[in-house]
Amino acid sequence: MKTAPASARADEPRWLTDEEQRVWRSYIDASTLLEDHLDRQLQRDAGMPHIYYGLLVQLAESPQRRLRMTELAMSAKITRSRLSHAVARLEKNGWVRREDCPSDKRGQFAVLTDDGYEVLRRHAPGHVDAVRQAVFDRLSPEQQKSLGEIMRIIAEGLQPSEAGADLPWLR
Amino acid sequence: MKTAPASARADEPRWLTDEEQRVWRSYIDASTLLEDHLDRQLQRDAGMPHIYYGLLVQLAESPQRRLRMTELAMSAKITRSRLSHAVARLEKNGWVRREDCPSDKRGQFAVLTDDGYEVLRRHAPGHVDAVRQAVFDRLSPEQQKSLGEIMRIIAEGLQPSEAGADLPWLR
DNA sequence: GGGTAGAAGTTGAGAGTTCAAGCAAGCCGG
DNA sequence: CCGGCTTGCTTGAACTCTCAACTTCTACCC
Repeated sequence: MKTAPASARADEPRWLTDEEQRVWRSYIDASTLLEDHLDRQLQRDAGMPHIYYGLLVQLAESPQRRLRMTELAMSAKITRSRLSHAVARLEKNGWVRREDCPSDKRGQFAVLTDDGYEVLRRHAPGHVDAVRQAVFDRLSPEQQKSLGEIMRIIAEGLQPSEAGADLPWLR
Repeated sequence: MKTAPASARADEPRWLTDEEQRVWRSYIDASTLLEDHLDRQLQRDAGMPHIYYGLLVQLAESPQRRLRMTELAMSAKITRSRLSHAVARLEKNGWVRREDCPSDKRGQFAVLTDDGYEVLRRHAPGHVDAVRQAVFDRLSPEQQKSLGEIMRIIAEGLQPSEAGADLPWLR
């Protein structure tokens, strides 16, 4: 029953070596624990999950404290749908407000409100502490640098579209 | 109103430096994209999210292809509640079965069924490919080693309980 | 101008996660 | 052997996320 290979994969799958498996398991464990830890910390202190907090931060850093929905979704690396739901919730909290885009009637801005800014101001120190304690305080400067490089590489590889991706004929 | 400091934090919050912020942002971006990518890959190919797949793998690697609920939850770094829901779903798929523990009537084993094993066997190659393409193929051997060490450190720091944690009087 | 493909954003249903509460069984001091 | 503490696991409700429509508007083409 092997006359016609069912998939395009060449032959034997390239399994992970034992060492690769250990690395991968460490990654899964750490990222699961870390996400959980930060979600809990922010949910408890600021009343929202980590990703929502990240949205407020992005807005706070943007000119006029506002961003088009699609831009915000891209910079947070989430789908527009997910963002739509998230902004709806943040709007209910009074931390974000929607505004129509004058130049494109389909467009919406998500705007950080004063209340939203205030929440951020109040809870940023606690969150920074949590990140420090979980990550930076435990790593040497070399490890921090290394982590940055590694994660940048991985993110680049997965980015749905990045500089030049709209020019596919250049490879 | 500052006679009694409300928290244990000394005074000024220690903000992240610009470089630390870049590292952290890279981490958030990469881990968000990667989780998403693997969830989608496994949902599409195997019909379950990444974490469920991980549960099946843990069971497959365990003696008798079975594990007590609490042990499985700990090794997957999730809460018992979450595991309970997850196993309920996997049971509906026929990939896992529950069995009573004879020595402790409160206890339950989660047992990987033959169907569950088969699903794993069929989809492991595709998943390994996805992990390779997203991570290992992009990193040098030194970076892989480094990633393993860094993630091990972070996981250690967040582990709710680890070797010696049941001896708190030793610090 | 009218047709149409694509982009921006939303929606609803179903699946997954969290949190607090709950039940049953084991553990133990008296 | 009984009362209370703890452990193992489950449950339901509220919340979040995904996926596939769907609406509205823009851009392009002729």
